[in-house]
Amino acid sequence: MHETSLAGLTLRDIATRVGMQQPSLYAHFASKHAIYDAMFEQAWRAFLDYCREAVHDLPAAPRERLTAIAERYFDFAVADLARHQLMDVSVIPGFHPSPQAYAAAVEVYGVMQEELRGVGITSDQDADVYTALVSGLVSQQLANDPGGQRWRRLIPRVIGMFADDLNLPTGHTPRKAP
Amino acid sequence: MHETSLAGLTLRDIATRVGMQQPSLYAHFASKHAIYDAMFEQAWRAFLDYCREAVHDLPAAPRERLTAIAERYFDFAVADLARHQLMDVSVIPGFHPSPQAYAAAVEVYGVMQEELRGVGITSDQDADVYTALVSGLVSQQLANDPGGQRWRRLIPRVIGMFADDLNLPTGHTPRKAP
DNA sequence: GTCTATAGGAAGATAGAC
DNA sequence: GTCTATCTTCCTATAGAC
Repeated sequence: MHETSLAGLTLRDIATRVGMQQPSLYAHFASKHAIYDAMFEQAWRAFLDYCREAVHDLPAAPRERLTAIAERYFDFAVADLARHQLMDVSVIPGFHPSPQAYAAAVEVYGVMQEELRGVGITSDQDADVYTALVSGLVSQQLANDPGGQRWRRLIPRVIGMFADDLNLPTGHTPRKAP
Repeated sequence: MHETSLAGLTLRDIATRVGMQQPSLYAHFASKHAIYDAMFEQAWRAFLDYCREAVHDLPAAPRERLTAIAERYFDFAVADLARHQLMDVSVIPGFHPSPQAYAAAVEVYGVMQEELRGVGITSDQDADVYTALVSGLVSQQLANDPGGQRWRRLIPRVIGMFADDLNLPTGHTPRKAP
């Protein structure tokens, strides 16, 4: 899927990729939407694993920790445009994830909330701001500089702004004195 | 287009909408991609007009001005998911805008830059941050609360963070004292 | 479970009358 | 410029042998 675009994905593409003929897919999935649904859930579970596997190596200082999380989030999203579209943008004409698949996304949200609580961010609003900041950098990166680093480099700066706004403690002096 | 999704749009849909039969479209456009191209350009030109028509009524104070611009930007993007996908997300399998159509998007970028210079923001990096902030709110709004206001309400807060980071002057006292 | 064969439909594009 | 009719291609999905 990674190579063609998400909307242009066909069952023959998938079947070829896994070394099958196209009708054989129906022995495993009831419909094309069911395949999208499985991919949706798999993508979110992969993200969950990706988050969890990093959790031990993250810096302890809140500001640096938030930055590291943002960078991981960013890298995962930017690594695969089609996957990102499947997870976060509704581009498939009639597709809505099943409750089971959606549960994986909700679980990620819970992990993220917990992680944010760990650095002292408890309000939903603050969590919303944090996710919006990172997803903005992601969408600009994908839209305007795919494959580049132009927006990725802004992550420390943007998270720094956010941390300043919340008066989070830091090991460094702030970027700009008041 | 507004009602169906962008990727599911067919020539028959378009023709029906404008009261024609599908083949008649070929008297006006060479291909389906040519129609996408025209829509792409039209959307960006519409945004350009939408920006310019507001420019006289914007607040003069930098912080409030940035917020007002962000809210306009946000409202335009959120008003039509399919249009937003056409303008900012690559969802059409083989579609890349022609240089002529793309010029409209570049023109918008110029207007935006000029407007930012007007409030004292001259570096490309700062402009990148500003657009990332707004586009992040847009994508979260569309993905997680379509039709709602949950992320729109965060605009003053987020722009305030940005303005604080740049030490932009304001009419108000800052949200949080250091 | 996998295959070949094919149904059944919808898409983009073309031909040619008016 | 618009129409009807149709071409060609490609899709999802099903049937049925092995």
